[in-house]
Amino acid sequence: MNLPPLSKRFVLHFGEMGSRWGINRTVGQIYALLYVSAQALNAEEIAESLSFSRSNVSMGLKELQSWNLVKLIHQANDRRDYFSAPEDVWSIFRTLAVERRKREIDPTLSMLRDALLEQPSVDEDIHAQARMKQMYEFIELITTWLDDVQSMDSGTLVSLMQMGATVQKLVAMKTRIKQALTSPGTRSKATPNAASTGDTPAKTI
Amino acid sequence: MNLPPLSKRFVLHFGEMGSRWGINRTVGQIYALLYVSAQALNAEEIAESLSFSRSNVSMGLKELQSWNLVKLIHQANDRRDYFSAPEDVWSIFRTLAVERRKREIDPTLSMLRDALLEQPSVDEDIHAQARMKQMYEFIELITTWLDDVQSMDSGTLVSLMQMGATVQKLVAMKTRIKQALTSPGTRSKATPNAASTGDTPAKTI
DNA sequence: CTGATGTTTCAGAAAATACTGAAATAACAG
DNA sequence: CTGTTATTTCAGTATTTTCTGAAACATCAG
Repeated sequence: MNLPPLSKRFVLHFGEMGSRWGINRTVGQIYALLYVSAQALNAEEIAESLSFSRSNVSMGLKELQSWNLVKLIHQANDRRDYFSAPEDVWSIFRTLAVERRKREIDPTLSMLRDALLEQPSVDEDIHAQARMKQMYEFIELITTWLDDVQSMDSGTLVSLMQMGATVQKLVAMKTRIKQALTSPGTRSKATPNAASTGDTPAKTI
Repeated sequence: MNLPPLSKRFVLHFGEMGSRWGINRTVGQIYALLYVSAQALNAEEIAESLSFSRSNVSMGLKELQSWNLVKLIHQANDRRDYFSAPEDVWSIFRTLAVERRKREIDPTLSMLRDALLEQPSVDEDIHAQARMKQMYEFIELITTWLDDVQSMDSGTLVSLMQMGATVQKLVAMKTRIKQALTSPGTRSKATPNAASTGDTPAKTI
């Protein structure tokens, strides 16, 4: 592996972490290399840089393509395939979110949906089904929210995240204003749930 | 595996999905079983229900304990260990978030931090370091936000999520109000970034 | 202490996954 | 069509991970 020190460290780390992230060493290293590279690379160059066999790189790239994590680029007067990772970390993150959801969440969601349509026969299954319902509703809430958030542009998202827990206060403020407007004469007393918006009652799951 | 149909389906699904989630079949099935069970179970019962060897169950439980995903319970007049999964899906999710972060994010963050302190020697590494900086700042933003959000109670979180993209409008509204208050005479014209809060300038990464 | 019961460790078998080199396939230039 | 270059597939090998049974360890009652 003939990479300069920083690049090398980065690439090796991604290879190591691969197992925790559910990808293999090859795929992790290839992606890391493409991520830090200034230019797009072809399979030969990748194999050379990482000391992997050409075929292993081919499979790794295929895997990355199936995740939509790399762009395939063609240079003029060169019929080799060149690959690169998107510049924008946000777009990488979005892709990752979409793909992971497709593979790791959706199958579970549909399994749960099916199970919830069944009529449980024994007591054990009655309880099990109730537990599945809790899980289903939770995942549904999260994914719906994710869909919502995915539709925002990165700048907006950054601002919202930087606000962090502060949004909460804002929501509470809106509630107070709304109350003040609907019942002008009365002073707002204790607010039971500060985050309740009024139009979307906080149904605690 | 002598489980009633629904429970069985759920348990088998978690076993299958295990590989995608980075856990093994045994651990997945054990957790699923504990999750749907009405009562806490001991290792013997788990091994029996899932047809795993007693030692395999022992290791699986140890793994789940290291993830803080199961509670260890002792019954009166019984010195066997009983295990159960927390009732509340939100608390499960929080635990999962904390633990995954510890294992999957923090090591990368610290590797990046180290790499950013180095002085790159070659051109390639200058570019690589710039890319690492982008990644570092992105991850830092996400994790800081996560910390913030983790501190809210579940009810608040549900409300916020149900609002979804609506929060955005609220933030925009706050901006307009603020502008109106600080410069009373002027009408607000085109707002470049609707989500900008004023007090936390939207620094697009 | 002794025996009964419960839990963990660990070496090796079994299974799954990753990786390679060789062969097949594809795409193109002349 | 033929030769050259790029890419993929695939069967077999190597490596890693999972899983088991046996043994070691722990805890407690009598």
